[in-house]
Amino acid sequence: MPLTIATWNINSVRLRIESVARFVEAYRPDILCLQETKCMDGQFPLADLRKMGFDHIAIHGQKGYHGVAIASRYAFRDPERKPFFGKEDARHISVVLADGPATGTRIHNFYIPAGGDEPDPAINPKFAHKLGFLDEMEAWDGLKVGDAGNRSILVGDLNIAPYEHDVWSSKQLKGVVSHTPLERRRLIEVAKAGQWVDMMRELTPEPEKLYTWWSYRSPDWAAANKGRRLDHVWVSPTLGPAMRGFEIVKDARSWERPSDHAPVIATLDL
DNA sequence: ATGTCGAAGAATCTTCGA
Repeated sequence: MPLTIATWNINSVRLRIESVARFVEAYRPDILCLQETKCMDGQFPLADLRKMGFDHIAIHGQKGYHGVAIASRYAFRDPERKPFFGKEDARHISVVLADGPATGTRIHNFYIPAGGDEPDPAINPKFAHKLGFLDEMEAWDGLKVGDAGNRSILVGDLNIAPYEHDVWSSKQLKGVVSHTPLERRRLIEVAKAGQWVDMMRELTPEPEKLYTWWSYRSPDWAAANKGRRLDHVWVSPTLGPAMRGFEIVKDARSWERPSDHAPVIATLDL
């Protein structure tokens, strides 16, 4: 039985709820994980998502910034909202599927801090936050998924493009936050510590370019194609054999009033 | 390499964060 899971940094779920509906109508994900919902829980458009067929929704929002949500066609249990780096800033939510082909699978949805502009933790507290967040992810037993009985999926905007061909020019971006050598190494170490499989890179190895984000600041983003792979789908080793494919829905980046991120939809066969 | 966005508070622009 196939399971489809999508991840999308929507950059305001209220502003772009029509784009969410358009994506869901076209791609029918079983599970939709959103980041940067940018609203308090009481403002979240629950009714709209229910209309799209998601009967089960877990949200973790706050005013104005960040915010994550998991919308599912299948029931789930044990929702968890973990604070990182001593901050209650709505960057993680997790549930365990209680119905459907992936019953028992834990889903993690992350929004890792962007990290500001200056890649030096001594002078930039946002970069220190990003590195501290990665430290806590690496140390958290909840993300150690190597056991044979463990079925877990981690998705989200991880705000790091770890490999050379995850950016349009590794040389030109080597000093730019999201692709500094330190961040690249640390994200790979976080994945390794939990024994996570980077599904997109497993199915589409380097040197093929993969991007999920194109800056708003590029006047002709599609022609320039100066993208980065900031959005990720990781699976526990047990789910490795179930990986079937994924699609970066680049088309959505050119919809009216778009998010700067494209959705990624992954298919597993369980 | 700093171009564009979005939220929010007090206006019809500014500040912050990305």
